[in-house]
Amino acid sequence: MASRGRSNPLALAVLSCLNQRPMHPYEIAATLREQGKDASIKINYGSLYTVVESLLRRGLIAERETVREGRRPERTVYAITDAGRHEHEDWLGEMLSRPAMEFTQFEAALSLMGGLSPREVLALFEQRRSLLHIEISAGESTYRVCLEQGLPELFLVELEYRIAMRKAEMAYVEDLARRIRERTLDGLEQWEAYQSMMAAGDEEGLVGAAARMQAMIAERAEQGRSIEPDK
Amino acid sequence: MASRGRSNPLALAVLSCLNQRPMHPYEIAATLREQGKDASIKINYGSLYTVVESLLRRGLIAERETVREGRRPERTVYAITDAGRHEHEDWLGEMLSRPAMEFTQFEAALSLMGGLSPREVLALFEQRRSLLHIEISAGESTYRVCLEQGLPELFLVELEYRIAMRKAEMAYVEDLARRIRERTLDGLEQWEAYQSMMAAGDEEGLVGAAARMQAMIAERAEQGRSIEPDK
DNA sequence: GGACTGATACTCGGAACCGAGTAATCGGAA
DNA sequence: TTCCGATTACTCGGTTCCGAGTATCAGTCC
Repeated sequence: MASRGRSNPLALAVLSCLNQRPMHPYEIAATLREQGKDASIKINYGSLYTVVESLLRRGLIAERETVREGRRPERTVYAITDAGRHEHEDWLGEMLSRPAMEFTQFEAALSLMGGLSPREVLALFEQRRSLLHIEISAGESTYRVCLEQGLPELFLVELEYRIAMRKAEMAYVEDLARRIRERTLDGLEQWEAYQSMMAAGDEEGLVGAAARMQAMIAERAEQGRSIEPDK
Repeated sequence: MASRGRSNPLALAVLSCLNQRPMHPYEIAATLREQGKDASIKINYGSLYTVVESLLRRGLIAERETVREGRRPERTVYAITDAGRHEHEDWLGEMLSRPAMEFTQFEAALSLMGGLSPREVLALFEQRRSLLHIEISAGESTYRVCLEQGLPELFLVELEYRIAMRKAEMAYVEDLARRIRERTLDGLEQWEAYQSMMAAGDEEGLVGAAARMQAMIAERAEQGRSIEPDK
């Protein structure tokens, strides 16, 4: 079966490393960690070796040499091939230029939010707000310290981006919380009614309410479908 | 081995569905799609059945009945258990309140951006900007149409969130592109120097440059490590 | 009435993921 | 000297993911 190919960004990171010089897998991992890339790319030994295996099968890297020092496990050094260099450029280009369809935990949670009561949700948002604040502060402090130590901004773009996204998330959460608190969020009554039926164990009402909501949402889906971004 | 438990949000969506009424797997998938949840949660038949299997093993759902109509494949109807209701509430609460450590494609790409030349990157950002613009417009248009058709805002929060995040991403990309174009991004010279060595095939220079950069970044990693958010 | 289309309801096997486990070496302190 | 913990360098086997494939049935168009 056709391999999933460009699924795991760790494979791109491996290509990127080998584009600098030949290395053995463990060294790749160490280098990536050294450069702090592990904050942006999930590095896991299990995955690393499967990914290297897969790059090898696809002819994007090749075995350079296999060394054995003493009785330690042998290290296989890999080098990037021409095909690999091409794939690296092409894949990285795609990742930079095309917004990918990604499924974040929080978006999923928002879409299922109706399963809790507005009061609970409000409290949870308050927690999130505070945790986001901590993360943003920590990020900004790291950023400042790095600059002071003379690290060029260029090497901090991922961090800048992450901070920017967290700030945007925080702004959204604050706004949504405000709308719930001030009762200006349209649909809040239905939500509360549904929740109290839930609490009362009113099965009849529940099924009815669920059906009504579903009917409303179905129409939305209809609309959304046509405009959804490509795979 | 302990199962990964709360990894796949599809499992939460299944619990959420069964919290409304008992259903069989295919019906769950159909319901979720009907409600447009598939825009926020990856629904895949293969995964659906493994996820149901896993919920069953963990005692969060139970078989209600197994029906066979005619000679069609039999449908197993599942119902949520008390443990399942508890897990649903707890898990959803966690997802709403705690920002998860997520690895996005674009953040990974930014951290590897140095592998392409500034000029290329600028062109790629231009493409991204345009694609983001299209997505944002499409999203906003869906949003407006849904509201006009009387769908309460409440059911559109995931969409609002997604649009907000895309807008923030766009703002970041525009800013970064501007800094490269106006040559105010610190480190740009090093980047260009590295790229021209690359193009000239200057192995000596490359290794040296890579080593120097690595040394700089290593310090950053040191800083960052201590402040990184929890697992 | 038969052929086709689209929905229903899964099944299957291979790929990918994951992180604990292993086993050797090295540097330093007691 | 010897013991300890850290580092090096993977290996292993279970879990999860995935999407093409299969088989049935309900309409519907000619």
